[in-house]
Amino acid sequence: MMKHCFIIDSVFTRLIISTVDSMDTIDQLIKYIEHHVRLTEPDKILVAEAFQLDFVKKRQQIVQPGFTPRHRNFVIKGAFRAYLICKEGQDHTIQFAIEDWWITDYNSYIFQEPATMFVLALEDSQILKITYEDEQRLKRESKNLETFFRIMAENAAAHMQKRIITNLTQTAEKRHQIFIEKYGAIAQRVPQYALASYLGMSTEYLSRLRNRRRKSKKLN
Amino acid sequence: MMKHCFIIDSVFTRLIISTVDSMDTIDQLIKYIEHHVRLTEPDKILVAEAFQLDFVKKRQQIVQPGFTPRHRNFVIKGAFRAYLICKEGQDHTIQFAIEDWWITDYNSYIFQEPATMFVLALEDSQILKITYEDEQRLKRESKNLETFFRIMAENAAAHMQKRIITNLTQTAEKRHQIFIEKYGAIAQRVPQYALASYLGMSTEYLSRLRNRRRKSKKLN
DNA sequence: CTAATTTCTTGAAATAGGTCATTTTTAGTC
DNA sequence: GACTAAAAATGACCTATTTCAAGAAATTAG
Repeated sequence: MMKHCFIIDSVFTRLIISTVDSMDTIDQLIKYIEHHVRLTEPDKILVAEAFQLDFVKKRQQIVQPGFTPRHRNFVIKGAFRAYLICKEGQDHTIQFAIEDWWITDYNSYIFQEPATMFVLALEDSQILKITYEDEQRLKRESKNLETFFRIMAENAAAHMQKRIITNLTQTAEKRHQIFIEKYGAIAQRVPQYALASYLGMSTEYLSRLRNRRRKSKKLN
Repeated sequence: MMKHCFIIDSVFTRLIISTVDSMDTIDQLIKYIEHHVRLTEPDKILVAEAFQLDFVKKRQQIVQPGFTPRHRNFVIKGAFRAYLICKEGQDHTIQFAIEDWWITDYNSYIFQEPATMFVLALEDSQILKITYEDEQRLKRESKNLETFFRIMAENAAAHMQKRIITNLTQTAEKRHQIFIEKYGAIAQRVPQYALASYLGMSTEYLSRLRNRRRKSKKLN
């Protein structure tokens, strides 16, 4: 049922998207920015000129360990996953991003250092990307945009703090439940092993949790 | 050896601090800000007028659950701990702050909502505090200060992301080791149960880890 | 449409780390 | 400096979650 609705919605979105051009995607971004700060006409021109539309095929990487991430990316359409692979070979998901979210290797981008993560498209996607230098210029030339990026950073920090608290205070089962409640739409779209590693548990254990859930739901 | 150096340093700092007045503490803050952005004379006046010096006795709380945190606090001298107590009664440390760090209940302050955490002085301390409204005014009236707070938020986000990664990828023992290496000075100053809860482990387990360490060091 | 690869599930055995109860140590306080 | 309260250490037992192994299901590629 849920799944069905999702598919319809997804196809619908795709139909809309396929008819738009680069200008409309900028409108999507500007609308997003204006949700947070007021923009003057010159501000909007700055934005329109600095961001570039890019099409990313499923499985394509836009950030790789060792290379300094040159862009901050705004997802117009599609889904991404930022993850790292630790010495022991395990894969840890640091962030997901779908429509209207930003993604990159945050630390490496901010400090312009070589990335430690991969950022990978989980679906055929479209992003609006801005280079580090252009972002600096935007902030320099527009107070409103400086404010906008301040708010983005605050939101990111707030979000991560919540995640730290959840990880610190909740059991694996509760963490999963909370994620589903808050980001059900994302849970539907990403592979389960990626979700497990985001939530800090093994794939097998998440599988078991889902099963338990299914069974207890059937009983009700 | 390390410990000895630390004590000397601490006494030294205390001697300096005890002779300073409110103006000098503002200088400490301005010096800190100028480490990140350039300030004009009017900027400095804005800062000097917006921040207020406050003395906080050990064990005194500056943020309590249920009350919206009115201030962002810069630690001039002393140490603080932000923590929350979950339903099951366990206490979880979210953040420590010593000299030249900021502390408050971040999420609640940013969104001006009732706090969920306590912020408690671990030592007799001095802070420079600014109200939410004054902070907004500073950012409105000075581009440099808007930039400064953007950088603070970025740093906070970067720091928390690193913590998420460590929690996700490392064992309890490794997390402890990494903390000691990076924040040895803090580890010396805070109670062990607070450190354990910051690192996401039980007091007893941290105690065992420290013992294991001590023993393996003796052998070398 | 089929083969190949990837993802997901399930079971059994192992373990990192937690809990509870008690003792020892440390730090405040009169 | 003795008295009290808080923090840290220690031992015994326990459990949430991991790991390993192997099969089933689902995607992807040809």
